[in-house]
Amino acid sequence: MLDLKWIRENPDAFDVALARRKAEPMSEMILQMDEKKRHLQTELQTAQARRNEAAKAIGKAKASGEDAEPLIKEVASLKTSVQQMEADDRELSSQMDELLSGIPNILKDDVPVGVDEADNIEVRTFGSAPTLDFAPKEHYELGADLGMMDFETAAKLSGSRFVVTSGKIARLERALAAFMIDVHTEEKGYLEVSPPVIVRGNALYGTSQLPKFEEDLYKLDTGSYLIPTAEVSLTNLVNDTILTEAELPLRYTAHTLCFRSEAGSAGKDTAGMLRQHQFAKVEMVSITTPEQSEEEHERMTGCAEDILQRLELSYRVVVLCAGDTGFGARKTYDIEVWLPGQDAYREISSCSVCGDFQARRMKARYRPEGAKGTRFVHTLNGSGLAVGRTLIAVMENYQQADGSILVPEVLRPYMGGLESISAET
RNA sequence: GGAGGGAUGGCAGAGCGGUUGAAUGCACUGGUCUUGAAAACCAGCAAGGGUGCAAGCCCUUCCGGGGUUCGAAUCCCCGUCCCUCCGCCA
Repeated sequence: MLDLKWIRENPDAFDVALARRKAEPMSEMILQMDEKKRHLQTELQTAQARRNEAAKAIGKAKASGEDAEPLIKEVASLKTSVQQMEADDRELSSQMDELLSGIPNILKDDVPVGVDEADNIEVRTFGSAPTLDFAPKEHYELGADLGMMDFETAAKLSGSRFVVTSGKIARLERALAAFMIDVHTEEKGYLEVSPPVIVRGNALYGTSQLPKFEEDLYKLDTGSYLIPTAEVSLTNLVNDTILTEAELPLRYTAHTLCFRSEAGSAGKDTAGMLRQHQFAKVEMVSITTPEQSEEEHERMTGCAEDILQRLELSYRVVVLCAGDTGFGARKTYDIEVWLPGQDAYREISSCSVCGDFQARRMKARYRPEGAKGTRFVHTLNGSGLAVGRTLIAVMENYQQADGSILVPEVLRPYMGGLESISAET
């Protein structure tokens, strides 16, 4: 949600910002509506003030035995018009809210121009693709050959875009998640959280998945939803709270399942477990002051990268262009890991800074030290990392000519010392 | 599934028809005291919005909506959420 006051004061900047998102200018319409609302509000408040004044006078008149009848009549007549104006005011406010809640966040100035992922700009790279003296396989071939990855049975159980993993591959995924959480909590200062994966619409509104992207979500018949990312649960931890400056930044991490309907991605990445309806992800969320958020964004991205570096996986960081940046984000770094089987970089993490966009929706504020009042916090979220995709990356990068998979050094303690996964393990 | 209880300021918690935007405590801010700190004492301290250059003035808000009333945090109705007990169940 954008700040109406900011739009009012910077209508041209607002329209420019919309244009970067390929949206039509809206300032004129919004300002008109705002003008109308404020005019009504002023009128309403004048009437309310008079009503309050008269009501008090009635009390006094009655107490002193004077005739209160004319005042009572006046209040009665004011009452209907006040009620009407109140109703109009509510109507206008909810219209305004609806409109504002559908407008995407303002991009930061340094977000590159562009329409889709082809226009994203590489920021840095790490490592290099492993040199294999054989033709690398894709993860699902490797998994099937090991007998530890079964898409057919999953389809029978659950339909397309599901997988059943088993044995050491299942354990490898669990090991990855545990490793990531341990790094974030023990070295990076994140607090481990085990949150609900079922949330109310209100929480999804706060992080701006709702109202615009309901079709991407799984909705239960209780009216609640399965989370598409733990960003929802973690960020909403501060929903409707006023924090003190001293407690910021807050850093949360969680290992959860995520659920996405993948509406609109039919035919995309259908093979393997790259794009599933259900997947595990380790998420990072930071709640900061406005002054801290930019630096925190770099830091968070670094935390995600560190996981890949320790796994000795090659990756590159790209900054998303305007057209590819999500609705609620001001700026996003994607981390793309090298997949030998696909001969391509694929997204494995996405780290976004949202400014006060989500905070305003959630009413998440803090009291600045030495200043009056409250300010909205800034929120950030990033994957650290998508566990399923990390599993893919490990399998493809650590595959051997005989179809076995070496276990990365840092994961061995989590695998009971196992050094290699083969059909026999 | 059955039966009840509740939703008040950052937090806890009074108020149950009339200057109550709201007692009290904690937290927080400033001051006194102190070598410094703590303690103690004094004072201040809700949020959101309108208007104004500003100081200020005004409005709204005691979960949301509607009603009763000259007047509602307080009474009535509807909704949302939370909790307790019983039943069922992991």
